[in-house]
Amino acid sequence: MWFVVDPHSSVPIYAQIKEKIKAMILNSKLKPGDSLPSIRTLAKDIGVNVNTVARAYRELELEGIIRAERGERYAVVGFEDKIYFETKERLIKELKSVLKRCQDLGISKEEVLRLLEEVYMHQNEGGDEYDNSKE
Amino acid sequence: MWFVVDPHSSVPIYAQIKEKIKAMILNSKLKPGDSLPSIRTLAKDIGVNVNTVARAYRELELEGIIRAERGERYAVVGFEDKIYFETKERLIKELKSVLKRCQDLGISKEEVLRLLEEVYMHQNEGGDEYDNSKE
Amino acid sequence: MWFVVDPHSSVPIYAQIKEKIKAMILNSKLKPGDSLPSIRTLAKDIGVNVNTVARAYRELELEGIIRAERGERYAVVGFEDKIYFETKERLIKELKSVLKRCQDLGISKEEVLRLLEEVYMHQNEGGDEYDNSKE
Amino acid sequence: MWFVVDPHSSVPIYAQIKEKIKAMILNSKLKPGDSLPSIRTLAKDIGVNVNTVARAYRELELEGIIRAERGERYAVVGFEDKIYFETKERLIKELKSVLKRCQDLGISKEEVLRLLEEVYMHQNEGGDEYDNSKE
DNA sequence: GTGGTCTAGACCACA
DNA sequence: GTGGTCTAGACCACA
Repeated sequence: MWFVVDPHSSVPIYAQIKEKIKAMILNSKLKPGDSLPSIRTLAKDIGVNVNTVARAYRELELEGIIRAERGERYAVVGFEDKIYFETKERLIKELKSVLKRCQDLGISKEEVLRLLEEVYMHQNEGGDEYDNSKE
Repeated sequence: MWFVVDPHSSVPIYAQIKEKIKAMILNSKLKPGDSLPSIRTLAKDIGVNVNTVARAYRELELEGIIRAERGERYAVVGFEDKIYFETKERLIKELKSVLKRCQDLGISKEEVLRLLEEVYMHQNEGGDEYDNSKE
Repeated sequence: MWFVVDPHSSVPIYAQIKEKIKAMILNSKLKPGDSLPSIRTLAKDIGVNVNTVARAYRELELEGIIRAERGERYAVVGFEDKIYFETKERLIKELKSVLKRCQDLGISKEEVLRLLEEVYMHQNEGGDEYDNSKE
Repeated sequence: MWFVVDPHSSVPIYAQIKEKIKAMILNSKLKPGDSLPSIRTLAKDIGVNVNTVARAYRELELEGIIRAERGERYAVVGFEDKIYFETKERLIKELKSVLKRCQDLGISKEEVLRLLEEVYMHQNEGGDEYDNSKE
């Protein structure tokens, strides 16, 4: 597949995988009915353990976003609005919290704005990296 | 003391405490030579475990920002530029990463901008809350 | 053929097929000497994978209940008492286990009784559905 | 703790643990606010791996039935009616399905009734065994 | 001490 | 081939 995961991030790998897949559904890079790479394939692809991918898929299934039949691949179901807004709300809280910490530490609004432009300039052409700002 | 900590945040409490104290030094709410509340006092004050405050103080001491004195006293040393920039750089990376995730999840630049204004409007009058967007 | 299988049940499909065929022998819907549908036919009929039917037939053959004949034909041999009692005992254990879990979860005896009546009222007229309580 | 798990059951161990804890809440053997044994303690107690208990607890937490704070024990929150009914409904479906299979296999209503009496006679005095009908 | 994440690897059920 | 479960054990963060 098609994305990168950051093992040093404080965001757990399984959570990064979940978020990436959700993002790809929003992007329409993954559409309802599409099948996902098998657990083992994805695990090898992004260089993590099978169990880690399995956990991500299992939780996405519990959230009703993907679904597996017996012995078959996982397929995208879709992204209920409710789940979507929950995910978004959680991320917005995180953003707000980080912004407050920036203000506290004396990072100026202009500096943040510059970063914002920088990130959003890349029209998600690649969009595949998770957090390429880390080593 | 003078600040609040969010036990549900994914940022560890000890790290929140460290950052808050650094911010207060930047703010000049704490100046070199000022003494800090004792570990036990602060712990009781903000409602966290003593070990948590102890860890924050220990690490701040290692960074040369505060100094242990006789009898459980800690005093502010100051905030060397080098340390300050490191701290700031780390936070900026975190911000960039969150911004990328926002873009991935389809949160518009305008929406982020709105949040940015909202946060920075409060001229840090209080500045005491860590993440008051949570219940 | 003549029965339905529930792909969402926790009972494996091949086991459902086996049990169904055994039941039909008991019912005398299938008699010794009768031939069974070919693996492919049955698979297409009930909409499952060929391997799944193959496994069911293979195991039924091992139990001496059916017999492979020339050219993909399978014929009913019969249902030896010994095998019959084993099958029955296994199911009774399963039932006991489920009943205990019902008790644990606070489902009353009356409620179970009501279900029992409901299920047994249908004199197996159809008998074709495996678990028609699912959507 | 206080219960037994059946490693040979087709019900996964983590699911058995979840169901047992739910049952104990219904029983009022566990009340809101009570703390649960630590993951490691329970794991040793019932002889399974730490990860298995961790998964059970994690899922119960996702369902809102128990909850852990940082570095603290898990505590019982309670059992929302919605979750309770879902759990019960799922079990009732399972029971219905097993009853149908019993009928199919020619187990008489009287026989089932006898089992029902037998199981429910034990007024859950012990109630601690998961499925002691298995070896 | 507590829980959380992750790995490597086994073994099973299913198609 | 596919996914599911489980284990043993490591390592980390937190109190």
